[in-house]
Amino acid sequence: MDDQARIMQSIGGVSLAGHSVQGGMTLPPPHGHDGTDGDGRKQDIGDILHQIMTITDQSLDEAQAKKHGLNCHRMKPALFSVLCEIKEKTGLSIRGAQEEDPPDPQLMRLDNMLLAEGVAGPEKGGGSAAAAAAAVASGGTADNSIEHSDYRAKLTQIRQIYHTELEKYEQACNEFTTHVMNLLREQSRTRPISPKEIERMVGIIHRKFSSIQMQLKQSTCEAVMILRSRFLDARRKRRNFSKQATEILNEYFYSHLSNPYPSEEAKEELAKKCSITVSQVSNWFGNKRIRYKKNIGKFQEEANLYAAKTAVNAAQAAAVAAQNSQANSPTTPNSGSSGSYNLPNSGDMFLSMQSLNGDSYQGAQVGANVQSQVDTMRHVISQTAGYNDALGGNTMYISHKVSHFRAGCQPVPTGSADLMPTEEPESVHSDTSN
DNA sequence: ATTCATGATTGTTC
DNA sequence: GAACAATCATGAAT
Repeated sequence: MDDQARIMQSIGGVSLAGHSVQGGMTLPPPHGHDGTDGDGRKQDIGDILHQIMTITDQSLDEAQAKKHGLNCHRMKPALFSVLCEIKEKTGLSIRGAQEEDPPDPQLMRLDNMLLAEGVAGPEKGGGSAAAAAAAVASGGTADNSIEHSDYRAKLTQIRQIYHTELEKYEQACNEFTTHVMNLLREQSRTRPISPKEIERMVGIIHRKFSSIQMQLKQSTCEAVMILRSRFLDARRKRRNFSKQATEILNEYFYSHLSNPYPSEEAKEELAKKCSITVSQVSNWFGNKRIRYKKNIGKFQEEANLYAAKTAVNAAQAAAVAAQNSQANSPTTPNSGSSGSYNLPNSGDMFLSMQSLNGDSYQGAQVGANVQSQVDTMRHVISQTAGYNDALGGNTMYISHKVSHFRAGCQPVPTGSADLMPTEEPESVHSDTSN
């Protein structure tokens, strides 16, 4: 402390040796000691420096009082000028001017992630991109809407916490910055602080706070990741399809028992009807085929049930179609109104024909008139008759795919049955036990 | 608690 | 890449 005071004293002594200083200011004449030598000045300088050096050791009130005293000290402008000069000479004021930090890649990564997860950025209808993506990944159906909303609720919670904390940090940062700026401005009266320096200090504060923010972002990301992984793990959580959906799928399956391989369009149609995804339809058919094949006997009752149901539906459809054929002009296409096609299950039957008999489907499509519908329905009825015939066994149309399916289905292949032409519906009584 | 049913996943085959 | 086969994991019934 004494050393410092001495140094300062000597600096003061040198600088104050009569030459003009910053701002064209000249030293004021020594108060009441006109004509005295440098000893009096030195005394003053020594005194003022001593006060400055010891100010930090004092209590706040004492320091405050001393500060006021220093501000009013007659030597203060001179000392200020000297300090400015020294600072300029030593280049202290320029230091740190180069600090324009490039964007932190880590921070950018976190920001991007939070944005992608829907935590940062604008609120998207209470949900998030991630929630939607996860919903799609897990089927995105009404069946898992519970988990979906659960996930969304938790994500919203995280989002809220994140934003609250972020706001808090920002507020704290601003408050602290303002405080420091005020302090520096205040101090700039007694020691030389350029606006640039204040700016630099603000930058330092912001960097400090942004590092805290980064920690917040990091932990938020972790929380989202944990939530996400938990949610995705729950994908395996099986929810049974609705009874209606199972009904629709079973109807299609048993009415296409000969070739239970829905086309892509049929799958989409079924998916729409059942409010499930196409892949779920594929899964269902995959499971159904294999389970049916493994234990036909077990499914016999179910098959009979759906065969009967299909027959009734087809008959109904045919009746309505016949009625329509009488009511409508034969040349009037029933475009738009869907008519009998929209009858319960008639769509399945229609699709059935599409996959089983391209001709009849094409006919219906091209003709699109009532007569063709009636023909189609007749075809359907004949088909369903086949299913009814199969009450004691399994009716299957043969096709390249079907033969493969049947090979697995029927423990004792009937041999010649596999050679049956695909165009002709053929009832084959299975010799499997029922 | 156990068993069965069923949707989903995974590895393999064609 | 679709389908198969085996398996997992869960829901529902008992």
